Amino acid sequence: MASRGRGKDKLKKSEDGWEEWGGYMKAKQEKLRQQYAKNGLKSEIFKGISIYVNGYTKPSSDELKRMVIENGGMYQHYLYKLQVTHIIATSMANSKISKDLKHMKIVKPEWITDSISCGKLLSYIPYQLFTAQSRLQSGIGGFSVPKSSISTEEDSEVKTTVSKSQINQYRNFTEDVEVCPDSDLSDEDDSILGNQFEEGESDGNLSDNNNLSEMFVRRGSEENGSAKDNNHEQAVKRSLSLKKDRIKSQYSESRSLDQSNSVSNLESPYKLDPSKALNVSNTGTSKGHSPAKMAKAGDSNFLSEFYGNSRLHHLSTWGAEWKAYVTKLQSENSDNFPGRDKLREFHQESLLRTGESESHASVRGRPERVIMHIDMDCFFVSVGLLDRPDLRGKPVGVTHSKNKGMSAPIPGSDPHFEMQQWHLKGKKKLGDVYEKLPVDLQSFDTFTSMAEIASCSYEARKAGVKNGMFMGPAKKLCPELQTIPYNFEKYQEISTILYDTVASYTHDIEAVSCDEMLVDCTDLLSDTGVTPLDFTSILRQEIYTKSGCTASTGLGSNVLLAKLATRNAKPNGQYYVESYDVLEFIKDVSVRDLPGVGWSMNRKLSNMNVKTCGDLQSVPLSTLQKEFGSKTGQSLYNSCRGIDDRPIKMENERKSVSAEINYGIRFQKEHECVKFFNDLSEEVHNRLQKVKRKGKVVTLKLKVRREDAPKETAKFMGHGICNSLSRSITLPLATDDASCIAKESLMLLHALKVDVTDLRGIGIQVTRLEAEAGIKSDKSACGHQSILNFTVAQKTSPDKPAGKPIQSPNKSRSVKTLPTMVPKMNDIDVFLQRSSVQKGERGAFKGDNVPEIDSNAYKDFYGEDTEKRSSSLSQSLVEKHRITLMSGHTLVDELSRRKTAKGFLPPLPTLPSFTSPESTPSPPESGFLPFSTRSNSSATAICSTLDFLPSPSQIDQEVLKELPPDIRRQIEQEIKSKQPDTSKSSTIIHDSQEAGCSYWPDPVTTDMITRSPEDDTPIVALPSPSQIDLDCLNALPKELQDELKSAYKHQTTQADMQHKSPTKLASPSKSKKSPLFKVPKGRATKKRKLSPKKLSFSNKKSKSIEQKEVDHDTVLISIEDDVSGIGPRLTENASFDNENVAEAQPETKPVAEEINLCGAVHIKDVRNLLKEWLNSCPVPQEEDVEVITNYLSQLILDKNLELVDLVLKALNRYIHKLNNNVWRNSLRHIVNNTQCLIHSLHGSQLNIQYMKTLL
DNA sequence: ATCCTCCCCTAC
DNA sequence: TAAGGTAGGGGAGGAT
Ligand SMILES: Nc1ccn([C@H]2C[C@H](O)[C@@H](COP(=O)(O)OP(=O)(O)OP(=O)(O)O)O2)c(=O)n1
Ligand SMILES: [Mg+2]
Ligand SMILES: [Mg+2]
Repeated sequence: MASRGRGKDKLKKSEDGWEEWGGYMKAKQEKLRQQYAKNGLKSEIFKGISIYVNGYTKPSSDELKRMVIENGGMYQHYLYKLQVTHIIATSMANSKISKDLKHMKIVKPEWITDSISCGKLLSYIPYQLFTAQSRLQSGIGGFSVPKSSISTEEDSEVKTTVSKSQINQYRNFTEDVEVCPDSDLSDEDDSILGNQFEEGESDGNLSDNNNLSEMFVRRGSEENGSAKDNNHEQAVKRSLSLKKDRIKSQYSESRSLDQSNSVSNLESPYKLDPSKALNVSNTGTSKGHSPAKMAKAGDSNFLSEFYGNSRLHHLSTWGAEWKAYVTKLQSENSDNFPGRDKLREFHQESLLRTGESESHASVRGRPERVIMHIDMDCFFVSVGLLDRPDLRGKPVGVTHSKNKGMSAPIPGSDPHFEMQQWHLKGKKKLGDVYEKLPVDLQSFDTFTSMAEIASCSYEARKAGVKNGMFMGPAKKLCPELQTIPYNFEKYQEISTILYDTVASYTHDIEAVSCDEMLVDCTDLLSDTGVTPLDFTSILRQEIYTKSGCTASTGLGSNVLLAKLATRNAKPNGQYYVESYDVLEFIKDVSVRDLPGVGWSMNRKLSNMNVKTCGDLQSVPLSTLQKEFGSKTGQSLYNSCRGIDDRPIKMENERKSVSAEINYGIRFQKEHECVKFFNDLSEEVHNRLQKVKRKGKVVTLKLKVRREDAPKETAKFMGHGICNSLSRSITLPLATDDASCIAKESLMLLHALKVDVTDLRGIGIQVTRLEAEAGIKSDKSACGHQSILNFTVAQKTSPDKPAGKPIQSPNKSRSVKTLPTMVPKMNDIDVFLQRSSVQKGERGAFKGDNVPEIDSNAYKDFYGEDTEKRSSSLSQSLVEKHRITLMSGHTLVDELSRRKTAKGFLPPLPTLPSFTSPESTPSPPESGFLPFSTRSNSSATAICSTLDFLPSPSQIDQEVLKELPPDIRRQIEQEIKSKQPDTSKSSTIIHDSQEAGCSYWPDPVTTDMITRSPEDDTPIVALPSPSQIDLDCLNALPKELQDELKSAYKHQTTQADMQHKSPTKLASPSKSKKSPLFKVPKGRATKKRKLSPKKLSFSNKKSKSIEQKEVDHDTVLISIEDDVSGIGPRLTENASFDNENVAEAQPETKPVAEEINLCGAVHIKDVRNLLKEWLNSCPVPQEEDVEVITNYLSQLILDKNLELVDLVLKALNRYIHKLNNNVWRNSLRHIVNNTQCLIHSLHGSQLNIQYMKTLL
């Protein structure tokens, strides 16, 4: 407000003469006059263009005037900044330029002549007398080139030159050969909005048609009901003229400072790669090598090579940088916003024009926030087209693909297979074709390129092409699609312009990405008095003027509305969703457009028959929460009503730092893998240092080729169809040390037991970040602390029972980790082995053992013997621990899979520095003890131990003595709750959730409807079971046919049974809780693991899982028993349990028995049983499978579908972990049987989308 | 109840 | 050929 007065003054002052109202009117009249001449127009190439000719030009000014007017443009005799869109000049004194005109479009006359000869309006950018780049250079240079890129400035200049020459060539070429498509950026605007413009203009003031005003005005007027169109135009123009000077100055100033600091340093080192700078194709390095070359295995340059070419890496890096930049702006708390002066001036003008007084609405009442979302239009394409005006108006995509979407299929790959898998997951990479057709193999026949299109022009979008789509399918959708290469440096430059421009108005920004941000305009608007749409018009114009790229903006009272508005505004437009109009506006918005609703959720909603926000509004909150979870449900509920409380996040604190690569991973040898881990760890280390953080938790994320996926992927060097796994470990102290991270990561890799040749993706993430502060503490995590712990452990252990001392302090994590002090791996191993062998219990070792094993593995990696090892880490591990294995490889598995190695082992020094073999353990810090550190310390300890502490024999003995008790405890605990992980758990169905979904009929009970919205194929309830069954069978794969048949039989039987004797079991729906069976439960959980054999549920031996027919007998019997309530449960129980079940069984029988699995009734117990079973049996026993199947069948008959769902989920989760095909097949078998039965009985199936990939 | 791990999902 | 990264929200299941 205060500034308003000032604005007036300025108006008067302005030199262009534009300031006078009279001048404005005059210009307007002139414009109209010229328009009359339209009748004789040769074309409308220059529609919206208004030129001013400065000085001597090659085609004379008169000539230019004629050319422009004849082709729909305007000519200004005076330099009315607000009116003139382009200044035509052949040369211009620097002095002149520097001041007022820097931000004007100063263009060479060739722009006019070329455009005419081309028949289209070409982008003025290549014809600029002074390129935007050169003007901005100082600022940008500081920013982008921070470090490694040595030559930023130099390069940029060079680059500019190069690009120009290229452009020229191109231009010429196009002229000769093709007709230029349409327009440059400004033209685009016109073309896109042109019609609308007309309307807007009708208002009256619009007389000025410069493209600028057009762009902004029309949009504003159309879309926004509130703002005044007139204001927009003028605002825009004025802002332009006024701003330029100031903007510039401040630009350079603030830029260098702010950016250099915050942004620049964050930059990704890989940008520099010369190759990428000019995409043209320096790729020499990357290219031309054998496929193996790319493999990261050996390449020392792999990381930089990959990251330098990864658009997503750049995107992420930039996003983080801008967030940090904004955080910094906020912290500076500056109130210097040079851009606002322009707004104030504009506002003053508008007041003058309208005759309104200040007290205007803008001032008083803006009770609610005004949030703006701004996003560059097809960003990469827009930037890329600056150098390729000839492609404007054409469908264009940015991609690495150099051919036209064709590529030689990769020999061992199976594109069809992958396509099917994608279909299951529903990705859009293949385009609509993919989504619509079950499998469209044909699309691959002609266009096979799997290069992704980062961004495509709106022309391409009309044909169905989307960002992220593969080139092949895109070509199929749009054969004329043109491609342009990446130009990462340029994206950075334009991005900088965007951020700097916005930051000149306000720092209330939330960086979303390099081409997008959220801005809280509330303060800015009240301060300057401009209306939201005026501001936006001015801003967009300014950005366009500076960058040559268009942006679209959305305005609303919250983030959600602002984003939706932007979507509505694109391309090159703006839109304000006024509060009173929210419901009307949002009613028809597709739910898919809601932020947070992606492919998956959209499908779930779609299955619920919810397509639009209006549809969604009719779904009760409770249903949404049941279906999607508490928060997600609430969020959906609010979003579809236009409600969004999310604040703009201007300060950003990093919560994690990671580096991952899921491309080009093909290891042949372990040492390659180890090297990669070291390199990646180094990368993480560098990133941590950049943000000055250290972290306590290291997480390893892997993508592992799915067993049924071909070794060669359809996409060159892609990851193909994979399972994803992750494992984390908590360190005692935060670290950013590369070697520590590498060690821990390798340990985790070991724990995951993956064959390195099947690795397809690797990521290392560090979380629980802390400020870098403590200098010394850093390294410690691995080494120092470990040592401390170690020492303590030793001491303590002798004195105290192993684990207690440790336990006491914190319990932060797994208590289990006993403080045990096992110094060496060897010892531990021995110990473990002994115990295992002797006792025959594998369970006993689980928790603690893990570390040791890992450590061994670790040794292997680092040790010289590496070569010995088989490719698979797990194998090597196994080899070492044969003895252990004998007891059951379950043991190994369990150990390995234990969450991070929490082990009891005392933390040992990881760092080499500590290596002294004798290293006596330093006293552990009390803080560290097992608890808090447990996982870490243990892991670390292990590593260090192995490496550096060769032989503490003494320790070992002690350890052995002490460990047992602890181990036992741990084991017991662990047994109870092993953590299952499912790579794909889905969830959807959960128990009641589905039931909750009102959309589906619940055949059975209310609770468990099987289908969740997720299901792709909504299942229609089929009344007649028999028919259904048949269908099911038919539909199923041949493999399963047999099984299904048998299953079918069972079903029938069961059904019969059911009829005969309805289950009167306990609770109508779920029997789980009956007290009777508690016994079994307890047992199961508590007992440590059974020996593998014991675990097997049934005594039967031998049949391979697959085919054995289901024994009628067994099934029947079990069923009968259950039904009748008499029988002891499954046959297997008896066998099973020696330990567990046996006891329980007897009791069970009584009266209402509950359906159980070897005595386990509660889901918890069932899970534990399943875990043990899976862990103990490398290969599933057919009998066991049958037992499970029978159990599930009973549950189904009991209508306890909820439990069925839970059991299946648990199985899926555990088996996923195993990563074992045989088990997978068994699960498939079980699931098929179950689904068939359910279908026959209820007419629908469980929604098991979560295990779809498995099936 | 709350935290932790391991996932999935989403966004650019 | 192709460069399928990365941060954060959130949910399920488990431990406490
Ligand atoms: N799957 C994707 C999505 C985006 N991007 C990159 C290229 C885009 O140009 C940029 C910005 O993403 P936007 O979602 O803003 O998409 P565009 O700017 O391309 O188009 P528009 O914003 O006009 O819809 O991010 C990418 O590489 N891969
Ligand atoms: Mg964009
Ligand atoms: Mg964007």
